[in-house]
Amino acid sequence: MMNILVCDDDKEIVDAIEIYLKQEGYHIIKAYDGLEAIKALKENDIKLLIIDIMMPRLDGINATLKIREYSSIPIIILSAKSEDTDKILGLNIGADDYVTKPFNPLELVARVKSNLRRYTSLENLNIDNNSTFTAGGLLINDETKEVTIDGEAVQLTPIEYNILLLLVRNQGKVFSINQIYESVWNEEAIGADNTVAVHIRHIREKIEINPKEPRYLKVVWGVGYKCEKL
Amino acid sequence: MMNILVCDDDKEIVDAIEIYLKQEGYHIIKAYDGLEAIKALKENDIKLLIIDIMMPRLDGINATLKIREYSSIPIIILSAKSEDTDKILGLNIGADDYVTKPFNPLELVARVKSNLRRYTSLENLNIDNNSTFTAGGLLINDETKEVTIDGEAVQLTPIEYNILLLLVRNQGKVFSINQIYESVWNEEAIGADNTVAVHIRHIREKIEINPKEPRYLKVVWGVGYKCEKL
DNA sequence: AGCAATCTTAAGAAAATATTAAAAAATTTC
DNA sequence: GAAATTTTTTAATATTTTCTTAAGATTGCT
Repeated sequence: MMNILVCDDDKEIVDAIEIYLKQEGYHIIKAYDGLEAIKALKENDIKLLIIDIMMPRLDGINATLKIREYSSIPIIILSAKSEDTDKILGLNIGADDYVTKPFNPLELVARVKSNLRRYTSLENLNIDNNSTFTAGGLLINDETKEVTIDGEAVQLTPIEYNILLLLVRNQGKVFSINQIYESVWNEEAIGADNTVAVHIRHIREKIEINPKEPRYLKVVWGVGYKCEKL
Repeated sequence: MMNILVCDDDKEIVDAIEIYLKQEGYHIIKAYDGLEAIKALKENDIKLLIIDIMMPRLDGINATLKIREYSSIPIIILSAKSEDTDKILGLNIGADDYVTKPFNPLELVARVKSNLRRYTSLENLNIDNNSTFTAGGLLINDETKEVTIDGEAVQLTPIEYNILLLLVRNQGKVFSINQIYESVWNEEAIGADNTVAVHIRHIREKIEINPKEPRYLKVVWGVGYKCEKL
C-alpha cells in the first residue's frame, strides 16, 4: 500500500483529494496543519506529501523546511496564489512540485504519479528509505536504531541516541545546551547543563577513539555542541 | 514546534499568556526581563517575541532595539498605558505590533497568528534563514559558528565572535566602544574601554595579515570601530 | 610638544566545560 | 511483584578556555 499524506486546514479539500487518489489505488493519511503533518510522517511510512501553504500553527513552507531536515520524500505544495509559484520553487525550500488552487484533479493525480515515479526510481531508492545518516565513519540507521562506528556496532541508550541523531542529522550546525535539552527531552531546560554534558561524555566514550580529543562531537566554547561535518 | 518567547516581569501574566498560546499548539519559553529575553533568543529557535515595556534591568523598548540589530523576528509589545501606543509604533523601534494591558486573550492570540503568518510568508523567508555574512575574504556562518578568512578557518572565542558578528552584520556602520560592550555583554559599560580594545586586538591578530594595518576592523578615531565595507 | 585615545602584553581571575562517582529512576528479569 | 540490571540524574571537583585587569607603549591630533 502506497501511503500519501494530504495536509490542508480545509477539510473539504483534503476529502476531495482523497477521493481522486483513492481511485488510483493510493492510501490517504490526513492532517490539518503542519504539526499534525510532521507527527503523521513520523508515525507512518509515507511516500509522498501534499501540503497547503496557509495553515494554522505551522504553515506549509515552514513544515517543508522542517521535514527536509530529515527526509527527502517528494513534497507537492498546494498554493492558493499562482503568483508565488516562482518564489516557492525558486527559493530552495525543498519542495519538489507545486499545484495551484483551484486545481484540476487529473493534473494533481498526474503530478503525484510523476513524483512518485521519479522518487522510487533506482537512483533514489537507497537514499532515504533506509533513513540513515553518516558523518565520517559514524553511521546511524534510524529505522533500526543501530549505530556503528567504523563498522563496529555501538550500544547507545535512548537519550544518548537522540542527542547524537539530532547532531548528526544537522551536522555542522551548533546547538546550545538548552536547544539540545528541549529537543531531546521535550521540556523546558532549567539547570540542565550538567545533565547534557554527562550524556555528551558518555556518547564520546562510545564513539570516539580518544574522548578527550573528539573527532565527531565538538564543543563550541560558550555556544554549545556540534557534530563535525565530515 | 513553534517557539514563542514571552517576556514580562509579572510572572502571572507570563503564565496566563502561556495557557492561551499553549492551547493553540505553540511552545512557550519564558523570560522575566530584557536581558533574559535576549539570552533566550540566542539559545533557542524562537519565531515570535511578546515583550512588556516596563521591566527591571533592561526594558522592552531597549531590548527591542538591541534585538533588531541582528534579528527581524516579529515582536509584539505589551504596554500598560494605551496612550503611549503612538509613540511605540511611531518611533521606529522595530516592533511589529502592540497590545495594551489588560488584554483580551483572544485578541492576543489573533495578533500572534497574524504576525507569524506575515513573517513566515514568502517575502521574508530567506532574510533570516540564511545566516552567513561576508566582508571581502571574511566569511561568518552563524549557524555553524565558523569563521574563515580567505578560505582558512579561524578560531574565535565567544566574545571575539560576537564582536566580529556585530560589526560584519552592520558593516560600514561605526559602533562606539560603549555600544559594542552593551550589545555583546548585555550590561552597562563602565570603564570597559580597555576590555573591548583588547578583544579587538585579539580578533585583528586572528583575521588580519598585519594587525597594525587592519583591512577589516578599522578604528574611527574618537568614535569607535567598524568593519570596512568590502 | 603635549594631550588624549588607542594599542599592547602578560598574568591572575573568572567562566565554561569535563570528569568521576554515586544516588535515584526506570526497566527488565526472574 | 521483588530483585537485578540498566539508565539517568545529581553533586562535587578538576580542568580547560576565556576574560579582564593593569601598566606601559604608541599613535593621531591640535
